[in-house]
Amino acid sequence: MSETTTRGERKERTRRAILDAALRLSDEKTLAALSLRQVAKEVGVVPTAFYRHFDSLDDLGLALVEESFASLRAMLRDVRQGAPAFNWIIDSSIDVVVEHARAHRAHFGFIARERGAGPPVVREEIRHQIELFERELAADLARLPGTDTWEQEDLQVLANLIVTSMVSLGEQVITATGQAEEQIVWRARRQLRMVLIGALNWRSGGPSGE
Amino acid sequence: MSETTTRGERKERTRRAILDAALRLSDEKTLAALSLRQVAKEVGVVPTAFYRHFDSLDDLGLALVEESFASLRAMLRDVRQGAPAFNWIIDSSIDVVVEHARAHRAHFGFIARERGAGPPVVREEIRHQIELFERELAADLARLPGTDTWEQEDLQVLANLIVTSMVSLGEQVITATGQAEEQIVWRARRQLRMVLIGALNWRSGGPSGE
DNA sequence: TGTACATCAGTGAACGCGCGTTCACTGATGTAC
DNA sequence: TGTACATCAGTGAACGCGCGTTCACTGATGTAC
Repeated sequence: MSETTTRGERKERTRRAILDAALRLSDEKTLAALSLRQVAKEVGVVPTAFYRHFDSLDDLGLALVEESFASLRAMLRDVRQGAPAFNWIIDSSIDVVVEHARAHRAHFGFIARERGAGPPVVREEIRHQIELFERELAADLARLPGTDTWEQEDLQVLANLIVTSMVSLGEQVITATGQAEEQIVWRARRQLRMVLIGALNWRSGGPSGE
Repeated sequence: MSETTTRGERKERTRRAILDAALRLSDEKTLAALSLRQVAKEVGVVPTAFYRHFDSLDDLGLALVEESFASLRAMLRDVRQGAPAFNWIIDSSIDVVVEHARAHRAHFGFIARERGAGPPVVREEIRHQIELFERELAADLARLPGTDTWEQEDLQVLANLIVTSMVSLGEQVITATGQAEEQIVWRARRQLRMVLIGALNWRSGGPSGE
C-alpha cells in the first residue's frame, strides 16, 4: 500500500482525519471545550503529531469554518444563476438550506454551535461569512422586478431577515427528528412567503419608512 | 457585621456570588468550557464549598437559565397587558428587547451562547423557554384585529418569525458597540414592519397557504 | 440569661487524571549525484 | 540502478499544572432546655 502513496498524500490524509475527528467530537462538546489530546486520540495519533498540521485548536477551528461554508457557498452560487423571481426564490432557498443541512449535518451543526460560543477568532469569522451571504442576497434582491425603487438600506434589511430565517431553519432541521422535519419545512415555506408578501407590499401598501 | 446576618442570609449571598461569577466568567468561555475551580476562585471560596450550593456545573447552568429568562418574562408580561394593535406591537417589542439586552447584557449573552453550545440539559431548557415565548406571542396575535380568520398554524408561523427576529436583535445589540447600535435598532424596526405588512396581507393579498 | 448540644457553610489536604507543550528520537520517503 | 544524505510525519518520555471529587475538619450560628 505504501507503494502508491506519497508522503504528501499521507500527510493530507492525516490532516483530513484530524478535521473529521474534531467535527465528530465537537458535535457534543463545542470546540472551546475540546482538548488537543482528545482529538489526537480520536484520530489514533500521538498528541504531538497534531502540531505537524495545525498551530492550535483555534487554527483548526478556522479551517473548519472555511470548510463548513465552502460547499454551502457553492450551492448558493448555483441557485443564484437561476431565474430571478420572488416566488421562485422561496422554494429554491429553502430546498438548498434543507438539503445542505441534511447532507452536511456536521458542518451546519458546527456553525450553529460555534457562531455563539466558539473561540473569539472562530466566532468572528463565522459572523463575517454570514454577513457576506446577506450582501450577496441583497444584490440578488436588487435585480428582482419590484425592488427598483427600494433604498439600499431596505434591501439589506430584507436580506438580513431572510438569512436569519434560513439560519434558524437550518438549526431546526439538524435538531429535528424525522417526523418533525416535514412540519418544519412546511412552516418555513409559509414563513418565507409571509416575509415576501410584506416585501412586495413594502412601498405600495404599508406604512412608509422612518 | 455578623450581628445582623443570619447563617441563611450568608449562604444565599455566597450562592449569588457563585451565580455572578459563573455569569462573568462564561462571558468569554461558554459554560461547557468552565471549571468548577475557576468559578470557586473567582468567588474567593475553596472549590469544595461549591457543592454546598450546587450539585454540578449543569445544575448551576439551569439556575442561570431560569434567572436569565425570569426578568425578561416579567417585562414581556407587562407589555402584553397594553393595547393590542399591530403597529403598537412593533415599537414596544423592540424597545423591550433592546432595553432588556442592554440592562441584562450578561443574561442575554448567556442565553445566546448556551442556546447552541451549552450542556445538553441547559440547551434543551433554553429551547423550551423560547418555545413558551412563541406560544404566548401566538395567543396575543390571535387577539389582534385581522387575525380572526387565521389558522392556528399561521399564527404559530408568524410568532416564530417574530421571536427569531427578536432573538437575533438581542444578539446584535449585545455584540454591537455604541454607534452601530442605533442602526441595528432602526433596521429592526423596519424589518418588523415589513414582517407585519406581510402578515396583514397574508389572507387578502398574497398566495394562499399550501 | 446560661449552658450543652446540633447544625452546617466553608476549609484544606490528598487522590489520580488529563491537559498543552518541550524535546530528542526514529525510520520511511524523497532527492542529488 | 545504486549510494549517500536530507527531509519530515509521527513517536514517546517528561514537565508542571489545573481538574473534579473524597474526606475529615473547624468554628460560628442556631436551638432546646
